Amino acid sequence: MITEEKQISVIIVEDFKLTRVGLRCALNANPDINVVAECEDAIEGLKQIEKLKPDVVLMDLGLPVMNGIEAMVKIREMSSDIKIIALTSHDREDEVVAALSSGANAYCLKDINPTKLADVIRDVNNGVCWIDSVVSKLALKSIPKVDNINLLTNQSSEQTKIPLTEREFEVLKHLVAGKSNTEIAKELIVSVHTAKAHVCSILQKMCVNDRVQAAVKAVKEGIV
Amino acid sequence: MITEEKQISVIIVEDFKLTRVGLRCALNANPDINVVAECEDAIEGLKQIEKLKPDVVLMDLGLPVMNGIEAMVKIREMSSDIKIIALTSHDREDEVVAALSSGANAYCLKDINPTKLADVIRDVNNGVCWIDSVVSKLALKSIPKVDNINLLTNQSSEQTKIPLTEREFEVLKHLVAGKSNTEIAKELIVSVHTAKAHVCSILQKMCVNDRVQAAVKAVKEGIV
DNA sequence: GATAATATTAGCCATACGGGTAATAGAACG
DNA sequence: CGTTCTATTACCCGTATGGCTAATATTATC
Repeated sequence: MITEEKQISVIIVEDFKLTRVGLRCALNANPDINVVAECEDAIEGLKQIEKLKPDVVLMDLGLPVMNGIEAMVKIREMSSDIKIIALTSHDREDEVVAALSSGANAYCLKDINPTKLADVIRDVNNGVCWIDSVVSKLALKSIPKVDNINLLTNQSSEQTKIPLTEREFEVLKHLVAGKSNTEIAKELIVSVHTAKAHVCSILQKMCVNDRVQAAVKAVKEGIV
Repeated sequence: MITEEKQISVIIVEDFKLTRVGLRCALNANPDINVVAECEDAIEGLKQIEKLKPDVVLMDLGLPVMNGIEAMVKIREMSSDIKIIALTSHDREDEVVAALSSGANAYCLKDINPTKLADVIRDVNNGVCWIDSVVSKLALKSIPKVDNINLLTNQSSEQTKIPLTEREFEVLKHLVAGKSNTEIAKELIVSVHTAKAHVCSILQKMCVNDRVQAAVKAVKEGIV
């Protein structure tokens, strides 16, 4: 545990008041965890999350109006750093996969032991992916099978891996976000010439002719 | 934690003797964990696993002769109950995905804190899926995107669905393929003006400013 | 300390792009 | 029959893009 000195700020998004109160009480019993807000729906949740920038969000999936999965997508659009723990009472396979593919870092069932939940919050805050025992098989099953034989035995991955520098990687992220060279330059506080130069090397390294192809390739290969 | 009274039996499969000893010492300091065997290669490991039926296997991935991933596949053939923790010193993406898709229940880097490793062993023994912070993003990324909109929701899908005409859809496909307006025009056997007109309406309907954003959105939402 | 890689800046230039407006023709709907 | 939607074509214009070469500063590596 690295962050022992700093409190982990948590926002709870959950429509049942009783559960909400229960969660807060259970969590605030931990000196290193601080529940900074509770929201009864996703709209309010998104507002609070944007405002308070919590470390961790406890997100119920079965919310009215906007469901938790939609909300998670929106959270991910505003930040990739905020950790999201999907909380649910059921174990539907599609929901598990959808939650994890939509940005959840962890998946807990609501019958989790409060002490354990605190542990999970600490783990997830450190970047760990944690999936409840009841649904872990479902999650692991959804990971695509790869040709194991080729792994670790040769260098096939090095061929497909694109050796972008850190700076180029930054530029690529902006490029995928649809930014123009001028906008990229502004964001990185460099001249347009520099941004252009980076884009050029990205195009060459990725073996594509223009930024559209680069963006599509980056998204498809999950480089972003 | 349910299994407090019963010891968790663990087998270590790891080629470096020093690491092996270190692991055993660290783990045996926990009264609820019992290292029942240590093996320096996968062949020996499989024998011991078959014989001793451990609760948890700590499997190094970079083993000589038979690598850890192949070994995990074989373990899974003999039992789906034995929990496997993949241990490795590197964070190659293909390795992470391969390990998890081949039967690993958890993925740890070797620089893990021994206390934490014991926690993970307990979690994994209970069925939890645990993935190290360094590679959790890679693992989550490999989970296939699903159409979140249709999940648990009712009406929002109509709002996000983009009403492109057939012709516009054709153009969009070419656009995502990285074609320029001129190229699109050629392929569809129309003038460049027409292609441009279609692209313009696509941009408007998709509420984006340029073709890069359109392409990225199309790929991400699986419109292509 | 020399060499190599990376990041930064710059200018030139042909082409591509996107916005705007607008005209024409065919199909669909009532 | 008229309206609406779509597909098509066309023009102008300002800006963006990508290829090219090239210089400098910083950092890493040997």
